[in-house]
Amino acid sequence: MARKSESLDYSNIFEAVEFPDAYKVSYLANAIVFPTYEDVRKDFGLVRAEYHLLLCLAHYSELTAQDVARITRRPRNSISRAVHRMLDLGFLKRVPDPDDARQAKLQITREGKIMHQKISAYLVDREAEIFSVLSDTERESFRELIRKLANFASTLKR
Amino acid sequence: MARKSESLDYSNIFEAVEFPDAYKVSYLANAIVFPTYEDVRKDFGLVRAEYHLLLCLAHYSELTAQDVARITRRPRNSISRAVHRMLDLGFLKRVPDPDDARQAKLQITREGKIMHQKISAYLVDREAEIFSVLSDTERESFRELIRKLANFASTLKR
DNA sequence: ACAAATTTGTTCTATATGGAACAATAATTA
DNA sequence: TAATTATTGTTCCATATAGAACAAATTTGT
Repeated sequence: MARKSESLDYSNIFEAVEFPDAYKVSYLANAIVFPTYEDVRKDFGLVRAEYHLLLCLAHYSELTAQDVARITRRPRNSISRAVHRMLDLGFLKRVPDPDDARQAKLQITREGKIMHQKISAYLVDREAEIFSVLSDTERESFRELIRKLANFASTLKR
Repeated sequence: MARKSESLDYSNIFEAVEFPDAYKVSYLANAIVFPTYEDVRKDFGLVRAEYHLLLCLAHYSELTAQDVARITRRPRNSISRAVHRMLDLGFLKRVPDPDDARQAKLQITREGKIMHQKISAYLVDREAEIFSVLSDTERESFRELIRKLANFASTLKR
């Protein structure tokens, strides 16, 4: 006899749920985004906020911790914790801002850049895998639409 | 003088990042999906796994804890913990499976349904808000594309 | 039929995480 | 200028979470 639960079609809920589009975004987050953060943690030893620091500072030459919190929409204390660990690991350096004693400017180090490139390469592969299910034109459409959604999300108050 | 950081365009990174599409999905997760779980926790007192139980059992009349773990792609122990709390809260009932003593069938109670409807109403509003930035045809495109991606994600091994 | 492997649900443990409160500094307003 | 308000980064604390290991039951393979 076949396992009883084998017959269950788990994807029914994708259409049955009251908020099908948001649900699927959430599902992708659960099925892909968060497992990917887990992979980065396991394979590279950096937690989410730590990797976010690398990512941001690989693309902006100088940011405060607060900037990174805003860019990534993470809580400041998570970023603060992550800054200390990344300094210890030698992936970041920090210089106090002479114009504002409250804050400090963060920069990525050479080692940090190398780590960023390694993690990026992994994430690029993962992106390719996930989006392989779309054709080129579909992918282009998706890119346009997700851009609109992300830009809109970035305007929402926190 | 304007705040120094005010001039920073935080959305640059959307295009600069090496995996722009995946990044934006992740950003939406961080900016919207997870804050939404937070809202549900604050406003309704249920954590993610607890709400997932409600959601699944509102759409399937009978599931095991393992089924829910699979449907939502959450770890079994999170679901297990959530089951006990939801039983205590009276939102679920559980009947041992006479054919398989390892497992038990879960069902949503009347109270659970009411709670589900309240939370759903909130999430439906939130979905509408987020997708208001897309036109009707864009929304239709997005629905098609996210469906493909979610269906593909559901085939990935865990 | 019997041993090995798998499945379910659980507990234990370690850690990631976010909220609240705080001190120091800077900006605003009166 | 003085007083109030806002901002930055931090620590403390409570909690959500995932992995590992486990016992009990079932299924698989020989």
